[in-house]
Amino acid sequence: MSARKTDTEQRQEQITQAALDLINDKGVSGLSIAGIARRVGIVPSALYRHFTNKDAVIDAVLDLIRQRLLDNVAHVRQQTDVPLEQLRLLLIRHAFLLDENRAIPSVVFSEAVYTGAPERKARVTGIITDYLKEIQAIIASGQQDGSIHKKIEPVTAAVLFMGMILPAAILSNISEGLFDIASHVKNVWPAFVRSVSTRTE
Amino acid sequence: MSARKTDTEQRQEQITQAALDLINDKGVSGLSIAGIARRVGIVPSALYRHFTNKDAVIDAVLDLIRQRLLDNVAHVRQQTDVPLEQLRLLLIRHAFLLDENRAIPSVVFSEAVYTGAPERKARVTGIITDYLKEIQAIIASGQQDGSIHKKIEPVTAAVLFMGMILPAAILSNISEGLFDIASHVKNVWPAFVRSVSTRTE
DNA sequence: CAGAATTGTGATTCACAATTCACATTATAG
DNA sequence: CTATAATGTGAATTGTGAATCACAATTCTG
Repeated sequence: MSARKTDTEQRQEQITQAALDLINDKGVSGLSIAGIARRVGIVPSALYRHFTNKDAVIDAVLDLIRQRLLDNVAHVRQQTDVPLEQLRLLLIRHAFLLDENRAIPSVVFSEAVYTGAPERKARVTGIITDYLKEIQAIIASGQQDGSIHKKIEPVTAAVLFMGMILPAAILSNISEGLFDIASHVKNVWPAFVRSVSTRTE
Repeated sequence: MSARKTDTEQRQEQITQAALDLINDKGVSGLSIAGIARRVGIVPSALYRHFTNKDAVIDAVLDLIRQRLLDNVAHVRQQTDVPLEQLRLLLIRHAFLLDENRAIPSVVFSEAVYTGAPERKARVTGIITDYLKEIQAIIASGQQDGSIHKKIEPVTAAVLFMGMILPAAILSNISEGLFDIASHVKNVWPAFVRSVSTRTE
């Protein structure tokens, strides 16, 4: 009854992913070393071969989240050059990501952040602000090509952009899917366009 | 070294408020019976004279939150009859509330919800949907008097309304106030108006 | 004021989770 | 194939927090 040996790099990935999954299922407070180990198929103490402690695991999860968020941005940039279209695609992707991973709002929020060291808080802040910066950049480029009017500040628009999804993601998670994110996204997008676009239909 | 005796009703209020404060300071995971008791000035075991267990305390906190949210709605209704103005005032109040009480997003989010019984989740869902219903009602009345166009569904507009503040509140909390909620609210409100109002300036 | 009810206290139990450690097993270099 | 490093295991340690309980202090009632 011994797990197959696997080199640290792979195990670290498995552990990080398992931790994220576990948070999705049980929230941050349900994240235990034992729970992670069980999912990976090793014994709790074995986990310490690959991470120094629980905090290190959480840090890895944060890195994973940052990566997922920024990957979405990179992806939509590759799909089109039209800023408003980039935003629309990003909205869909972002909604999907939050819908699948309630861990993201959950982690980003509170517990893990304030329990751990103060650097933890800075780390989370960094993830969010970096992501926001990307969105701001898209908006700024829309303002340059004239498709987005300049009355609105990029920061404001970017935060509003997140606001289209965050509450929806919460509602969806909490209501056990009674609230449908996909249809909300479809409905809210035109409203967002009205509020930022120069195009008056 | 004994605390003055206080009747259960008052103690319950003190305890609930202390719990809310504690969550504001340390997040939901930092909420402990010992911590609450210390703030109230009694010994941990004494708390069980007034609440059957920790879950009951959390339920009381949830009730308090619901009350604060709905009070805001009642208040703005009293101030004006103009739907858009009601929304603007509510936005300001809501922003202030979330800014002061990071406990609200924190609690509403995850931990307490999923750790406890399944009814807990329903309770939180109830709070949010009740609050949303109030906002929807304001929006619907705006549609009736013609100030808000009917292209947008009340639910969508209501969720977007929350979206104006929620991410801002998070940013403010996380960034240690570097992100200023008040100015965000000022900037985002015109955008919201553009997206829902019939008035074309 | 006496006695009952209420509220407060400290010690204690219980469960649970993080971490460590000595030892076992497996992989891998030479 | 064997020595050595890397990985896995189970038991033990430690810490923490919720909850209980017998007893003490206090309020309140008549």
